[in-house]
Amino acid sequence: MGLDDRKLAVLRAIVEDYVATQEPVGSKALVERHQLGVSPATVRNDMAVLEEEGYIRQPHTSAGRVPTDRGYRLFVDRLSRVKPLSPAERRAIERFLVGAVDLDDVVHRTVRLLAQLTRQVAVVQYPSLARSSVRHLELVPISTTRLMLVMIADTGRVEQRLVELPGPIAADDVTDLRRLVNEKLVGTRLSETPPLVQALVDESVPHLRPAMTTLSTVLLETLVERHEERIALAGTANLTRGGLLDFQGSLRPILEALEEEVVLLKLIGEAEPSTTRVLIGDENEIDNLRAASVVSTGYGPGATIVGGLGVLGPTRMDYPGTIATVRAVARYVGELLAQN
Amino acid sequence: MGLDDRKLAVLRAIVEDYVATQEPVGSKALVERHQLGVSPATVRNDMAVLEEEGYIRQPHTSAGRVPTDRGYRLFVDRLSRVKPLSPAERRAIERFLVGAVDLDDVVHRTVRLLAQLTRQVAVVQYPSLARSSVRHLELVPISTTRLMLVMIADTGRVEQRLVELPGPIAADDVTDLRRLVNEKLVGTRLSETPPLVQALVDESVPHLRPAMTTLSTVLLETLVERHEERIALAGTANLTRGGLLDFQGSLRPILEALEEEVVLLKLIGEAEPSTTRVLIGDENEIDNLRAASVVSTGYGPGATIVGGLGVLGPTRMDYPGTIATVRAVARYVGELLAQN
DNA sequence: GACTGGCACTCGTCTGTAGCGAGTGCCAGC
DNA sequence: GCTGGCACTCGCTACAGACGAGTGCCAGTC
Repeated sequence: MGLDDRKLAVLRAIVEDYVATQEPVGSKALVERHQLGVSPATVRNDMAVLEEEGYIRQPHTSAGRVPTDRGYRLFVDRLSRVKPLSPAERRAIERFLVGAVDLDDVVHRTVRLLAQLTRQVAVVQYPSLARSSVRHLELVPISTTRLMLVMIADTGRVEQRLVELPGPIAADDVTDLRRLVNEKLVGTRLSETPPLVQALVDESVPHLRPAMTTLSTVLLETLVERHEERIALAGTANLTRGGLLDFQGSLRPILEALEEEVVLLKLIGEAEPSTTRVLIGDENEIDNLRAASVVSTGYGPGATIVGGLGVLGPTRMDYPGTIATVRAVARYVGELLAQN
Repeated sequence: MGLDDRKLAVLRAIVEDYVATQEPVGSKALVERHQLGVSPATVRNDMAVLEEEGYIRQPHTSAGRVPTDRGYRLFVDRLSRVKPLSPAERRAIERFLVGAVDLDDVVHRTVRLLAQLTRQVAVVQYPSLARSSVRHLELVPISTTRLMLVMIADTGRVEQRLVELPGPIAADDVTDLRRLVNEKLVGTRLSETPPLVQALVDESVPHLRPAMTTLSTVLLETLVERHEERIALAGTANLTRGGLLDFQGSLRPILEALEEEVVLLKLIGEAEPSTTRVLIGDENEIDNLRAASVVSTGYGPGATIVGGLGVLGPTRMDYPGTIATVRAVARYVGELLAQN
């Protein structure tokens, strides 16, 4: 593992040049474009060591070197500083996000902004219901046997479900139901609701019980358990940048993976507080994405995390720039949500 | 224009073979695979005429023939019968669509179903607000100066907006507001609301007027005028089928076009009642989609149309099959909405 | 008059060869 | 430990030739 400073500098230079030019980089070009202070031959020796250690490789014998996933990993961990954003980028972010009228709008703008700034595929998870608290529950009568249940979360998310009641219900009873569920559930986290919902059913007066039972089923099944998560996606056209070299020639697996909500959630939904996660190529658990890298982070008002966002691109990506942008956007979105 | 029956049969055979094999089709192969009852030489003469008329062309001199956009157009208009769906397909549609819990779910399932059945990119427009009527308006107090406006349309669409009031409002006043807007607006088409909303403001009692004014602004601006339309998309991975031959080698323009909601709406949103629209290649107004074809139709409960849906694929597409599938799916979705 | 078999021709594709050049590994020398 | 030099590798490009699918045309047949 004896990588001295110069070898690390060589690796850094290789990564930077390859990301910039998309072409395998040779020893001669390296010394010309970077002040390494040594000759190509010396660099070649260093390269041989780097290759032996698995940080770079040659696509073919007479070509220059290309970083491996492991090489990018080392680069990200030890050789790069997060680039500060340019004032222009900061301004772009602010300009893009002010004027959002509701959560849908915020998420939409964010995902497009992120795709535009990083020139990659952007993914934004709506604030997770699991991490939201109930702000209000509304029951709107649609017909005598149908209610529209509208749940408003503190994160701004609004979900609605149709509730098909077992029998007709009087307007007063709807009012009672509304009062009861709000008294019991407002302010609680959705992940903590199941026992409370059960209690609501158990404690309800007999003539409300059938309606309450149905209501609780809908609440639990569709809001707490089932596809509670939503995802926004933008920038798929960016996959076609860099010709067909990235992603080893086929966008197929990538596009397929991006169609699966489950996959996307896995990518960006497991954010730990205030960390930016970088998954490079093979580190990715999803087979279809073994040729791609993902940079993701959590966001939320203040220090709490309510959802994740990130970008996906070729392993040959500008990590420092991307990481900076992802973080900055996440921070701005957090602030926006906090104002709410 | 003297295209006799045999020439038309030749054109049909060329289209069918080319769609199936994706390779230019020659005279010899044609007579082998279709019962034309004549020799290759005769077919060649017919082909020469068809080429002169602009229905087919040769990619290069020593290759077979390929249909032109004009050829596909003739094929669609006069040479093909809409294929009846297989029982398996019918079953797939039914199975896929039952069990949808709400509109979001219906649209989501529909778009995926359509992508899967046609093996192309599917687009489904949510029921247009412009063609919806107001079923109910709900005002939920979020804080003393904030209301959540929830609009439920008869098509099942639910939209919510945050209303930032000019000053604090009492609970009773919210109740009054709610009653007033519902009295006035329930049952009206959204496209007809502007004068009614104005009347609401004009007629409201003085102490409610500021709140009503703000409310009306939100109603008009965000629900009636601005991005009232929503779109769901699926199956982009299908663009990569057929290698890079379709779409003349680059998915870029297609993917870019698919990211623009406006473009998608234009594609499928202009449906006339009960017609299936087929746009082939160059007939497309959007430059980025000149290499693609679009099959779209309207859907809605009963005879009314509330939105559009369709698919996008290479000009080399199975038109009869695609048209049949698009129609069938639209019909099923309409029935589903009618039950609501 | 319409169809057919035959034939010469075109031209894209494939294969093989040769030259070029970028890049390397190694080695002797400083 | 670094450097300059040198032989070597090998992908890329260009070019030539063989091949073959497919065509257009024409003379002959029904």
